[in-house]
Amino acid sequence: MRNSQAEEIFRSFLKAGKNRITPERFEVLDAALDYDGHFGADDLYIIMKNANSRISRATVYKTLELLSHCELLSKRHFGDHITRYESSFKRQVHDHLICVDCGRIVEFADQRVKKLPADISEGLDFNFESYSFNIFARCKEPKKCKHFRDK
Amino acid sequence: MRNSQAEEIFRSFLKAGKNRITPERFEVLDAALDYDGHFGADDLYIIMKNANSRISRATVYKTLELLSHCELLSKRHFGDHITRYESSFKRQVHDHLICVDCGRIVEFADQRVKKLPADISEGLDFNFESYSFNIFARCKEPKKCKHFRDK
DNA sequence: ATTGCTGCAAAACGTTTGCACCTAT
DNA sequence: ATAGGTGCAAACGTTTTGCAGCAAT
Repeated sequence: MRNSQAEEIFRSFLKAGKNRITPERFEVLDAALDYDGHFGADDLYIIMKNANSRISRATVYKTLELLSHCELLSKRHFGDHITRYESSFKRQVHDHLICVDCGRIVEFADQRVKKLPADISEGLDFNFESYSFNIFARCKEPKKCKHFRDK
Repeated sequence: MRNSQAEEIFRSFLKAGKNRITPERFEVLDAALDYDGHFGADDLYIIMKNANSRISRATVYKTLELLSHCELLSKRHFGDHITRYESSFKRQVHDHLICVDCGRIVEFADQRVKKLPADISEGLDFNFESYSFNIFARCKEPKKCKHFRDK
């Protein structure tokens, strides 16, 4: 599914740098926004290949990087060695709780977290840039848990 | 340098599982506690090899895993694809600010963070296990920054 | 005696890179 | 025309694994 508003943001971002506007880049944008949840670059590559795309792995990796620079996607690290992305287009800031039993990822937005990163940065004489806050926990109701995986 | 108190904790932990007590494991413990800061498994392997140890990479990786299970070390992920460890023996809980310019890691312990992970877990009907909170920022005084690397 | 641990090398994994060809500008 | 992008395969850096011999129990 295409999203013309996101495409316009990406187009402007590409023009602003010396980046070219190519069909492949928009193909990756569309696939990424279609994905519901958190995905690794390789996941998206496989999905696109299965949908008969002629895209290359290299293009997917590079384009996801571009999309996170223009803040259409955000990059996440959940403690394994995979870089994950999720759409940040029209989404509020949030953090993640990861179930250590099944890998399920629960998003939360807690007011108390909001100002902390910038406050603490200031206190240490740094200019705040970004942060990552992950909680690892076990679901109290295992039945909610066992049959679901978002890895 | 050897630390007999930490060795005793490790020894008990090993006995409690069906793990054997071997000289190699204590060699890794000693090297890890000697390291001042955050290190990757391979860093420690190289250091030990340079000190003429006969240890193998596999043993270092596996032993660090054991040491983090018995909480003598804690495992950290700073957003690159390296698993880092640091001593948690007799150290207070803390979080990290990483300078995006030079990679310097500053530790901080902020009271406001303390109860958050367990509180939020409860609120979402999970049993809290662990958390990770990293801030990425830029040093306001670049001179403090440029000449230092802790990667 | 048994079972787990070791060192080694090879494999695995996600990711990046070099390159020849192609395409947006 | 030219700088930059693409697809492919090979290389990369970190971590894991298979295995034969070894050592703790």
